[in-house]
Amino acid sequence: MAERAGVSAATASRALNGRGQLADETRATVFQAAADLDFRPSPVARSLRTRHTSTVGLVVPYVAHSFYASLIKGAQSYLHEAGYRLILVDSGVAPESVAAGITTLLDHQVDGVLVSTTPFGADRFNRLLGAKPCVFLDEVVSGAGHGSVAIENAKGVRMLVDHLAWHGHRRIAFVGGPDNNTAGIERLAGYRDAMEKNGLDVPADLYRLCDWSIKAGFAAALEILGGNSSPTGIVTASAELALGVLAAARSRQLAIPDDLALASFDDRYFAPLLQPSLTAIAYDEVEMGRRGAEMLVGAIKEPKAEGHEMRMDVRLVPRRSCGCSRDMTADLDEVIG
Amino acid sequence: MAERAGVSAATASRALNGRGQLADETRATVFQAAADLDFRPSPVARSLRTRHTSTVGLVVPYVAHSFYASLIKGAQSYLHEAGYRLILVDSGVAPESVAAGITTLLDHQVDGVLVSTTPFGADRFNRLLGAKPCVFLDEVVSGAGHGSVAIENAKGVRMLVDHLAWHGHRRIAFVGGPDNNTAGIERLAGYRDAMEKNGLDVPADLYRLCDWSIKAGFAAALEILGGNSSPTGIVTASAELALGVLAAARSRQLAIPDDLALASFDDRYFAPLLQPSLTAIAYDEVEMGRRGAEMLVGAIKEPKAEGHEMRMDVRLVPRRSCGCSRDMTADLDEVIG
DNA sequence: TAAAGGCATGTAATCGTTTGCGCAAACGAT
DNA sequence: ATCGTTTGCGCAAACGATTACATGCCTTTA
Repeated sequence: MAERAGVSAATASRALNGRGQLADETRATVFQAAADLDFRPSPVARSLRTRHTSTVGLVVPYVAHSFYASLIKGAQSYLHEAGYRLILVDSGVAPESVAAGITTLLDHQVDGVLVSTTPFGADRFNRLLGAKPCVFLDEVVSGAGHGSVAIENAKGVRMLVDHLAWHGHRRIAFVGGPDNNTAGIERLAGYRDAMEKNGLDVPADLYRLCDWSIKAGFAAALEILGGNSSPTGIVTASAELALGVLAAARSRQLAIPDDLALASFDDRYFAPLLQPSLTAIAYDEVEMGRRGAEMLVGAIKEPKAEGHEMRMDVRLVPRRSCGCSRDMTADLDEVIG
Repeated sequence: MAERAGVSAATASRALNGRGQLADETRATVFQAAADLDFRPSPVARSLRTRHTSTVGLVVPYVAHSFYASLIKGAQSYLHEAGYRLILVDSGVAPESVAAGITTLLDHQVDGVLVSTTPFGADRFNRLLGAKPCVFLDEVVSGAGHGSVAIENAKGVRMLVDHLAWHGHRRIAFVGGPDNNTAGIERLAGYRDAMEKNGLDVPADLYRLCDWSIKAGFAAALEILGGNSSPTGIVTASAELALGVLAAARSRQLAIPDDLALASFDDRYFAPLLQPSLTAIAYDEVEMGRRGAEMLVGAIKEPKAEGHEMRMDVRLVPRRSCGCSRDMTADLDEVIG
């Protein structure tokens, strides 16, 4: 302890934390001594006493996926600035392992939790969390009283559909994600909504839902293309699904965009380099993680406030897969910025 | 506390931890009570007493990059199984922030540290770390006495060069990363080595080193292509650099592989879907993270042992950018597995 | 001058575990 | 019956901070 310095025990604590009233001189002495000894208070002792840890947990279903990686980056970045540490849990999507992950975090006395996969409902979350602050990322769980940061999912898909419709397409297919999560549900809803608003029919073989993988997107696209709805355009609910569609089009010798126009949610850095470059919905994943962390820290400091539901805006990046005529140098310029 | 149960104070501790000698009956009583009360020992109190936390820190320069994200996944996965928590620090590459990140982790009494960016040498690391176990990921720091898990960098580049040479190329260019890190240095060395073994000259305008971005790769490729070495093949030290080269080739209307063969380090999931599909060096990033974590936990449990330097093997995935003739369905099969 | 109040600091309890030490009972051997 | 030796468990001291309370000094005020 730094008490060899001036003379004190708990006074050091007051000085270092600026709590209570201290003589300026004493404070200075303590600071000096702390510096001399390179004294660093033990966070774990402090946590034991104060019952908070300046640590938050983040639960993601799959760390290595670029979307979650970006979320993590944003969250970590804000948390670092705000003086919090980030404990990461990679839980998969199984309810039990998500629950276990949250429990572990709670045991470790995190001050709050960021959750980006919700395999069960508000009631179980609340039972798990007790009064611990929580913010959902990319999910919204109604009735839980917690905040959330999600994407303008429906709007994004509407923009895609509208864009293809603007290009003159009337049979616009959709490959969506599973409907057991917010993004999947809302993106499908956006599709239905946009089709209706454009006065277009949605026969059953014009769309498919599948899991978020390239492979599943491929299979779904084959089914749609093999049906008798013969779409001229196709919208996908994620970049992976778009790659699956791309592969399917190639395997069936369909030229994009001439035989089939393609437009997709999620803008990845390689999108301008695909052939053709991929028209996509962009949004700021990193900022999204940051906002979530910000909201969580707010909830930690102001536990009473009801969390609110924030949405990240989306923007259409028209490239060539939708049929827009675009100079190749425009694609390249994006990449070499 | 669970002492309302049977009767005990510290006995509960012994029972729960299987330490000391306890009557079977007492042990059972304690377990029963613990279960009844859903008792969970406080990790922070435990840590305060035992001076270890079952927590390790991971320092990466850029969380959102797919490579580091995969490393994180692997590490987290092993650590979870082994009963450790992962605290993530996204430090960038600035020496001071890396040092600060490590210091924070140490303050938090992590039991060990995984470090994947090394902007300073062994001496400073050792000063920072004291006796704390540490394993380097994707870097090897000689003379630090710590273990490391890196990629067979030189071998990978040699395979790429050899492959292009096998295709008949003699003027094989190289776009490398910066030489202030292990991967950058070793990949360049691999290039020189392979060129020499193939009896090929390496004039100064046949290669460029630049940072790891697409943009830099683009610029470097333009310089090389604008020089008078007129390469017919080009090897890049990373996937991003390859994308830069791809963009450069397009902007100069060079057909790949006919005008310029391309082969690259790093195999990304979209590589088979590029046009042409990208010949690449693959290795298991996730496994790499896992091995690193494994090695670290070993070092935590056996602090005396000298860490050793492990290498992840690499494998060449020939596709079309190098000039291999390959059916398109082979590319698709990879993707839809 | 004495009472009162404010200021600066020290004392000690506390957070929830682990663990060295010691005591008591049970056991075994002579 | 006596004397070790186990065996089982409680006591209390840590671990390193924070903080309610007490204390003593100094100033102010009547």
